[in-house]
Amino acid sequence: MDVGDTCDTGLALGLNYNASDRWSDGHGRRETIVKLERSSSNMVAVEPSLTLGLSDETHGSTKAKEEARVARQSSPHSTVSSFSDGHPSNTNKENSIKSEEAEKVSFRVSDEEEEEGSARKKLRLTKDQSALLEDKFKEHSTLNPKQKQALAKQLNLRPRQVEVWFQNRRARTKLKQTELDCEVLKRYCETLSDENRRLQKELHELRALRFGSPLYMQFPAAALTMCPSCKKITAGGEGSKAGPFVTAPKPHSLFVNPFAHSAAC
DNA sequence: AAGGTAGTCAGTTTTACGTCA
DNA sequence: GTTGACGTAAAACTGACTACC
Repeated sequence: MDVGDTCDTGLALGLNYNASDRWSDGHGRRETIVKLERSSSNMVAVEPSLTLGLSDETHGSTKAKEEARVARQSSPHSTVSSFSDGHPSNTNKENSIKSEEAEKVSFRVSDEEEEEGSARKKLRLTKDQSALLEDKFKEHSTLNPKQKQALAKQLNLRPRQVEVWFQNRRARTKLKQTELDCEVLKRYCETLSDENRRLQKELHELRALRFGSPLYMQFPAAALTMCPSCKKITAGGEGSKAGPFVTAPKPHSLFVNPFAHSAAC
């Protein structure tokens, strides 16, 4: 068993998402949605690395650039023309939109109408739009139709755009979590490698120590076995349950599998 | 049971934008 | 200063799947 063996132990990268019933659509339909956050506190821990929108830090955009970008969005096909006056209303955030109003929302164009006869145009969300979407996402990672309508109206977007944004946002969250899990597994694999090297060395030393010792005659090397889980070296074979030649067991707490505990011992 | 509808997801494509030579 | 190639982020699309009626 070498270091390579240690890493090739069938470790599987797994994501444990809990399905939960977040909302009902009012028709009695049970909506099982993927709960992206394993826990609310964990979610918070993940959040800082998730950046959406065009922050100055990540994109180096200046206010002027942002304004220019917003201005470009005010093309006739833009769906955010109301934001192009340089006053993307923060008051929108404070608007409480009643569901009845949301049902009456009429958008300038429908999805079909807009797509008709024109190449698809990609919208760039403004900072305010992104911020509000982020806020809503923190509250709920999915939206019911009324929430979607209301948010779309609040943002002056089409419901479909809000829906797509939430889909993509959930996907990015999941991807980020997968990357984090991958990092944890990498570190765990490195720890296993180190521990394996240390144990190999220790075993080598013990064997060298045994050589010339009366105990060596008592336990031929082939009769010694090492438990893969607790690292105890015992005399193998029948009737060896209380073998006298035992190394100091390694404290398990030093060596915590982040995903599972071995039941070998 | 079969068909329709609506919602989500994974995977992919397309587009906008920043960087750099 | 500008231009074009390139890479990346994210908006949008597609098809599969599932639950419900």
